Amino acid sequence: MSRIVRRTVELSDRQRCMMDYITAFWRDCGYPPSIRDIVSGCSLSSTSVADYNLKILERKGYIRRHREVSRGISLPHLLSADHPRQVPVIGVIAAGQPIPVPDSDLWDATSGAETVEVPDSLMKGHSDVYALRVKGNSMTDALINDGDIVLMRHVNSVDNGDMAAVWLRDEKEATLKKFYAEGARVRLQPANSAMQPIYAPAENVEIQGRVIGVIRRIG
Amino acid sequence: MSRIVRRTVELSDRQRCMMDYITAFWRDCGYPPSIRDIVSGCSLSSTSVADYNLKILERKGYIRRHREVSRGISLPHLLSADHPRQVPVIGVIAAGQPIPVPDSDLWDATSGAETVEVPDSLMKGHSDVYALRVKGNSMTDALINDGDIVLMRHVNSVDNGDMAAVWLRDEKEATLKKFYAEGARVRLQPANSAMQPIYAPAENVEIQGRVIGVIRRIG
DNA sequence: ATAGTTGTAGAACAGGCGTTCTCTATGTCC
DNA sequence: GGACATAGAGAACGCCTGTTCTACAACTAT
Repeated sequence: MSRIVRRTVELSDRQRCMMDYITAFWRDCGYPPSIRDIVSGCSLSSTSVADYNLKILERKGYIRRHREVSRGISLPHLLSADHPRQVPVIGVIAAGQPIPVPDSDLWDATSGAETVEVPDSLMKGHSDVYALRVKGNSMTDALINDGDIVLMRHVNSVDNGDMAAVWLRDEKEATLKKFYAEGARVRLQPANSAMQPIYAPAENVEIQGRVIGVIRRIG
Repeated sequence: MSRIVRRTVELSDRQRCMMDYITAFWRDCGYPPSIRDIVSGCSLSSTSVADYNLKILERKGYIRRHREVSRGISLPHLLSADHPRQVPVIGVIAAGQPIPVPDSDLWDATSGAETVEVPDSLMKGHSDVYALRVKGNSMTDALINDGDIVLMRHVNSVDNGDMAAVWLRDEKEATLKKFYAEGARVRLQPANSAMQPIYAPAENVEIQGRVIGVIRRIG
């Protein structure tokens, strides 16, 4: 007769407490707890109890342990989801005002510049990403609102159809448009299909960067 | 005579190597490296060299160290930024189609539903947040594009001026508009000021949720 | 009752790991 | 040259920490 195997992923009170403690410790300290940290944090009586239950937590997939390594406890869901990238907001884009070009040495972690937290799904592994805050309503034809954050990649050239931040030399104006090279001239197509495109001579447009995302906070 | 103090935040090659190694180690292993890990990873000759440069890295704000704690190295920018919340994408919003109401028990971490990673700055600590994927171009008057992710809070009532997802009973249509109660009728104002508002009797509109953010991925 | 499983206790071991002390080499400023 | 700050090398100390071994109680199946 076959036996019914309880294949539970439920946790005992003690294991739940340990998971909570590990998560909290990580959040508060920035590094994993040792077994003895867990012992005192969860009022356990012995390191062997902690080890015993940690083995169970690992078997159930709640944690990952690394043998013979002090504090070798990692949380898979923090590991798999890439950490959010802090992206610098290096300036403001608005009609009639220039965009400061990102100085690659200035906007690292230590710089005091404002940053926004960006989901990795928007970054796709690229590191040369910066952000601009949109001022004014001049971008509504690109479905971009006052106060939005636009995510940019610093590129020198773009493909046809890419949304890009372009600087119009003569007009001294920056705008976000879809870019199409058409021989000697450039067609700048608003994202909103109801709007008409702008045409400009190629030497009048300067690519500032390619738009890879928009983040809008409301209320 | 006063001395000119070089207050540099620049790193030597060795320190840059160590930062890169620490970051990579963390990403790969899920826990911090020990000093001796860094020694071998960066081909240093002694633990004292690692310690010496780690002290500098801490003084410059690149890392945080915790005394007498093994692997007590944490990265401030990973610590300060709250971990991104995984928000469930519970459905699609498009003209002429209903929005499924979020079932609070279904969309926790264990549910297999699609989720998006959302910066905490958009959530502001709220937990009753879900997301909808926008299908079609019917929302362009709200500056929302096909494929965008709209972040919603599950509320039963909204204040005047809030952007909300509203369900129009008679028209059997969902749309995103600014909401204004005007006596027995409701004015639904597109976010785009160039567009005209819609008026509807109050009993014909049903609040599905309040929009708190928009995320758009491009290219 | 006996054997097996699960959960808990306590202690000891051995290597991991941060710290620190001494020594050396290289510049810089006067 | 001499004083001083910076940077690195090597080794030793001693606590930290994961692991493991033994023992014990409670429960279950046969």
